[in-house]
Amino acid sequence: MPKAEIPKQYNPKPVEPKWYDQWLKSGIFYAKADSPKESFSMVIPPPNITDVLHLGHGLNNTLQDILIRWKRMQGYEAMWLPGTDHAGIATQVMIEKKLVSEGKTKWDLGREKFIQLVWEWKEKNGEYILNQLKKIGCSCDWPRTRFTLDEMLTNAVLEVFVRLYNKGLIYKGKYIINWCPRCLTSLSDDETIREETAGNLWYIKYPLKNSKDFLTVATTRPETMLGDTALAVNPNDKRYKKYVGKTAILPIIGRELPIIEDHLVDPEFGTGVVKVTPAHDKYDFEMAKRHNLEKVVVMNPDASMNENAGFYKGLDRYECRKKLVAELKKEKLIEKITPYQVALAKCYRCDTVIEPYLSEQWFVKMQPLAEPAIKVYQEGKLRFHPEHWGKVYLHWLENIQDWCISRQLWWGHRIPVWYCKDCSEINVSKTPPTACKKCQSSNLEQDPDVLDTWFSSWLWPFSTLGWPEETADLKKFYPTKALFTASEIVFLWVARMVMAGLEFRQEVPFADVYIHGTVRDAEGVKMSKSLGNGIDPLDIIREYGTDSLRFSIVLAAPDGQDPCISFNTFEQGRNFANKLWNASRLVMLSLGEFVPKPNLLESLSQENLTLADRWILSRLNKTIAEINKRLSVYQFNAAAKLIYDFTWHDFCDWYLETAKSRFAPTNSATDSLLAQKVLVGVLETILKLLHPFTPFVTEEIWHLLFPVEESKTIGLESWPEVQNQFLDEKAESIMGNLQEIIVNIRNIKWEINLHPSKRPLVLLKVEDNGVKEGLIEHQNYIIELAKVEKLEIGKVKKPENSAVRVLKDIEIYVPLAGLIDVEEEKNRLEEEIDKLKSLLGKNKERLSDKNFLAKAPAEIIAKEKAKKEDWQMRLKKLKENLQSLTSKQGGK
RNA sequence: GGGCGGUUAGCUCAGCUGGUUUAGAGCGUCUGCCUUACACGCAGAAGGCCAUAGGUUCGAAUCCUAUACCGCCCA
Repeated sequence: MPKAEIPKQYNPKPVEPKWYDQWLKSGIFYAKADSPKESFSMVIPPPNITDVLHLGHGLNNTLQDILIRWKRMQGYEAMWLPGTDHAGIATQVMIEKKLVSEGKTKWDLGREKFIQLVWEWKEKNGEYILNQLKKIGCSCDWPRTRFTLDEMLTNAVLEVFVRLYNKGLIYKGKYIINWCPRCLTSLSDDETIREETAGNLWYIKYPLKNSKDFLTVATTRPETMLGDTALAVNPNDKRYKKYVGKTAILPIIGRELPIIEDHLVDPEFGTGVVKVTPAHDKYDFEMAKRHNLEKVVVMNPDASMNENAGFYKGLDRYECRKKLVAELKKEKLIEKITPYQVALAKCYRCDTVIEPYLSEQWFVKMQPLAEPAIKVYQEGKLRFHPEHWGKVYLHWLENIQDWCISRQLWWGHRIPVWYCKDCSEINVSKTPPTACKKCQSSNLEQDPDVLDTWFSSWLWPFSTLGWPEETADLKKFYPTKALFTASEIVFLWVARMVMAGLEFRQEVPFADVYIHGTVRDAEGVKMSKSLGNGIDPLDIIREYGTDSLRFSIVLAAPDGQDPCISFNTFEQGRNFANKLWNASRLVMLSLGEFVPKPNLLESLSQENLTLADRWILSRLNKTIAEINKRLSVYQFNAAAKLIYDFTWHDFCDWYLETAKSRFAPTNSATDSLLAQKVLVGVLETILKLLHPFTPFVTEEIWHLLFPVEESKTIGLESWPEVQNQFLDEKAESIMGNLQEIIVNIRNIKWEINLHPSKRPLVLLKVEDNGVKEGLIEHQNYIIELAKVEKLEIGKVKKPENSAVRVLKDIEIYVPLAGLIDVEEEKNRLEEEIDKLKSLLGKNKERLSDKNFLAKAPAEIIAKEKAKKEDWQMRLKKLKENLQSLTSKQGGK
């Protein structure tokens, strides 16, 4: 594009798809297992195949992409593996709902056909979210895309099951699990949602055996009393001490219930006596284990009452509750009913109230796996960012419970267990056995259940690389380096991956875990589909572009904290991209005949550099140092702010303004060329530093700036490192002083309502000869940037009716008879004097404090003394100026 | 009930191991500008007892303890 035609506003629409296609074409995201380069790998937290991109994904994947692009530029063989998980229950429920809408159920189809249907849906829609990730610019290694039900990953899952079983770490047992009576499956805790619901507390009288006495029990679920096998009180509860060891009679059923004591009973709850229903309550189950109680199941899997419910058999649980309570009332066994808030667990997919249910399930024994996972953390082999998440990780591992891994679903990895119908032997193997290992019978039946989806995702860092085969990928890319996720799944996923990595590869699966916050709306409410307060990342992309989405969200998301985001949060990123675009435009329009090549700064001679050149190069290198430091400790937000500030404020606000005049025809060709080189070099470095954050606009500008082929990419350019020769404290200090003078002059101009284009005469009163010469040398900066007609520098006399500013060793006068409001000027000076006086007061206090002088480091004391000198000098000058104003006025 | 965070300008947040801090930024607000890169912009300004109470220290937004409020996770 001819440079003059570069549009005034950056338009990401044509730019972004163009470059993404080009990157795919040139294969820069694809890593080679046989590369000589050191590897840097990550695996994506696999989204569900049913997922649709939301801002949480946007944040999560933008951060990963920043890291992987940074590492790629640093010269690593960077590999970011994408993929999805099969999301057992979510996917199955979705397809079931579809069937229902067609008037069918999964039972009509049968297992095989149903699964086939799910696969068909998956083939058609399952990569939807992965394609959305491409839209946000993710530089994933797409040919390595994996799915948890792929043959390779399934192989790993089965291998793991068999190994753990043989090691005695997988067992079958009866436990209380979360049961969804509609989905007819067990659910993990995270698949349930707790909801505060208005309920009742029913106070029910249990008569004592051979006595007219009774005990009153409070319950939120009266229908479960049919399965009671004991009553319990707290051992420290004096009220009931005398009843312990006696027997109560279960109303209606007539079962004898021992009265036991257990520390789990909360004496504050209800009456302090609780009914114990081991088959229908998690805590009661624990109690039953301790006290050897009978476990009576009173419900069928669909939550209708079973034969143990006697008269109520066949009724739905709530129907049973009604009838039962009515009966109890009739028998005068209800003492009272009070309203009560219950935290009801509901199925996260179908909203049915969960039934804690005693059932036979497969479990993983976690204790032996948790211990090594604790150890690696304590040894520092696993780091969390921000650090405090390590405590959460530890706390969970130290209180770990066995993991229920079976699900009563069809969609998933079917449990590799075959029961012998003849001798009941359990046969566990990766492939279907032909004969029972014990009795050789071929009458075998596979366990109908599938494994929890997490049972495949906990292997994700190595199952995706081909484990258990020793593949080239596995050798090159395992262990991975970093993992990015939201806080909700620190243990469900992260901790389990660590355990699996250690168990099966004897190595942590990743060294660094980055936990980012949850995206919230402007009111601080978590964005969610059900609330409808979410922002669609694709809407943002349409409106503002992908780079804006990425940069804005990183700027808005402080490390580890929840970002609050509204639609116009994204204006910041868009404005920044446009600023960069226009700065680049200015640079390119200033190039004339000069055709720049990449990596300009490396060979830039330091001869003849102007003050502004030395200043911007020093600032740039300091910024590089700081950005590298921040990125290496996963502080993306801070790194983004640094590059934002440098680009906008140092480069655009100051350096570009100083550079403009150097292209005037009156300037020497040598200096013009030098300015061009510095401009391009700094811009080029900015583009590189920004590329991981905003890949598209930086690629576009880089190509406009340099005559390079389309197939080349800034994404493989070398990452900027500090060049010490450019660090220049002196230049920064001189420039800092000039900036202060310029801002003060601008301030005066604004205050006296001088039109910005009007150029006043400005006098700078300087006593010190060195300072004076320095100012004279650099006076053009002041003239240009403050827009001044003429400067007089030296031991000038303050003209009458001047606006005044007093700096450390300089006084600024702008003479403008009639334009100054004397009263206002007096007030301003007085305010400044007051402020200085109070500062000096505090300073004096400190400097006369014997303790301070004795104990504070000499350096700090010297600083305080220097402040005193400075402030006293300024105070004196301010007073003189105020004096002259007052006396003049008095003379009027 | 247990654990983990947060509380700094109207809003969202910086402020690392106490002293270059006279507490910063972005958005918003106010004032003036279409100054030939950018009005998605430029220049300038206003705005804060750093939640509360103690403590440590020569010195605390920063460290410690308690309290209050908000949030998340686990039970």
